[in-house]
Amino acid sequence: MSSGGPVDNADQLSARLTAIASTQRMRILAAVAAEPTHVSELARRLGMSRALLYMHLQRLEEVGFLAGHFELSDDGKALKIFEALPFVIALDLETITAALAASPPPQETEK
Amino acid sequence: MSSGGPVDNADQLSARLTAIASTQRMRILAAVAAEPTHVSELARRLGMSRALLYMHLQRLEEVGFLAGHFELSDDGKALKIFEALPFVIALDLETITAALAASPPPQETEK
DNA sequence: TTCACGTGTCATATTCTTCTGACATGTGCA
DNA sequence: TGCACATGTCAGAAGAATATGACACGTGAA
Repeated sequence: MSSGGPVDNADQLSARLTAIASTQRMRILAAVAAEPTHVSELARRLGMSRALLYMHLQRLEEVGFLAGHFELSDDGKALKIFEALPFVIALDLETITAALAASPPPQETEK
Repeated sequence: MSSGGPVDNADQLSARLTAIASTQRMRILAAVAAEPTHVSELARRLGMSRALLYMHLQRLEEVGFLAGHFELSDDGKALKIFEALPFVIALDLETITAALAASPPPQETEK
């Protein structure tokens, strides 16, 4: 599960938030959540190049917001279909403090 | 209140998430949450230049994670003190879909 | 064989964020 | 007067994210 639990460290949390903090990627995620879609079709619907879409998809997949798998179309083409994974992230001061506490200290430049 | 309610549009949500998605800014926010601090002192504690810190503080203040005000120190210096504002952001597929729905459509290239 | 459609990747722009090192300004105190 | 410490801002370097267009490859159908 990708729930953003209390064990995330700051870097992980940051990675997930950065991934979701882009309207471009929000749109991708929403589109795929509404209906699992293969890459080329998705690129057409969202009006962006495949190369770019791949970058975004990878970013979203890396942090567990969506997952891709292969499927054969009716006419035998291998399609890479992405689908959204459910998640919940509760974000507040505590979460952030906890995430920092669970992180390798950012080198205390001990003079 | 800066609760990240259901009326946020995608750009606002994105702005808040981007602001909080930086470990650097997380650290600033956590430090200020632990204890309201003036800028120079904060820069010293976090080991970063004031110029840079200002940039981060501004970013955090813009989206309502913290607020600054002036205060006179014992020896009469004007200090700009920042303090953290409480917030809760609940992030899931619904939130994002709603945010996108509440947004000006990203130019539907109507051929 | 050629076309249409799919996958995946690369080198290259372009643009945005982050960061540094100055500078100008003001106040209290020795 | 000069030092220590504060605020605020700017130009420009350095680095990271975003975006494009072209390439290589594979498969089914006309």
